[in-house]
Amino acid sequence: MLARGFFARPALEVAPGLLGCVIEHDTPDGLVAAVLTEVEAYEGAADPASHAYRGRSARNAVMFGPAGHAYVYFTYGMHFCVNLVCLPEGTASAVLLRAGRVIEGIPLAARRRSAAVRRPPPRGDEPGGEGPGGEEAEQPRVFRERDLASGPARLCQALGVGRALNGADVCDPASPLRIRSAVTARHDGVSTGVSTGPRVGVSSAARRPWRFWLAGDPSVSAYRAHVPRTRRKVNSPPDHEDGTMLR
DNA sequence: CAGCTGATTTCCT
DNA sequence: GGAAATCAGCTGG
Repeated sequence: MLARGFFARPALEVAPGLLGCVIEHDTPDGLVAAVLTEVEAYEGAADPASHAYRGRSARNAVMFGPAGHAYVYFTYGMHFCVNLVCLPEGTASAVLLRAGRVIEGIPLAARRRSAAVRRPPPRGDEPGGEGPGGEEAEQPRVFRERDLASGPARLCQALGVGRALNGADVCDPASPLRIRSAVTARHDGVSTGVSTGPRVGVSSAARRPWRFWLAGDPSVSAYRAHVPRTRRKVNSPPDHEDGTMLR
């Protein structure tokens, strides 16, 4: 386990130290564990790209709490992403977990990813939860191993992380969501070191090289510069009296 | 393979 | 009202 002191430091120091560590989520369905291969550091008031840049809100409150807790947020009306909070209580800072390599519970992770592809859960607290009762035995999609958790939302899907885990203490051995240190982690030795670069999908402060990944790991997502999209106009002029707009 | 698009909540201006 | 720490499906080269 990683101690709380590990997280009670600036995110820029914590982030590279998380690479190679193992995050695991234990549920009644089973355990899924993944080696972290890609992370990004976010500060607070000094970082325009941070959710905490403009102060506290209902969503980002956990970022202002004690270190070593999970900040789970919902984005694009679709996806969950998970951060680990850094610095002591009162200071907002966190590391976004962007990708991992699943090393335990691969079949369960694949089932969750398949279910998420077919039916995203906008309001569900636990995405892809295969609860008892009413579960159709569909053929799970086949994933390349490196695609199971290659992206912040995919990682959450594979681990079964949703809103319910917001605030979970990853330093508590009794927590369903916890993190093992790189020392005790089985490391398959794919990578040769740590690389850094700009954060993905970030428009402000885009030049800060606050993204860290294990060099050469296939689960690391390719860098994409942020491109703001102008929303397409939804309606077209009613060309007939019968305006059957479906929304 | 690059590029575009829909889905759709949360927060901010 | 618009953009966002995204992803998957589809199109065209």
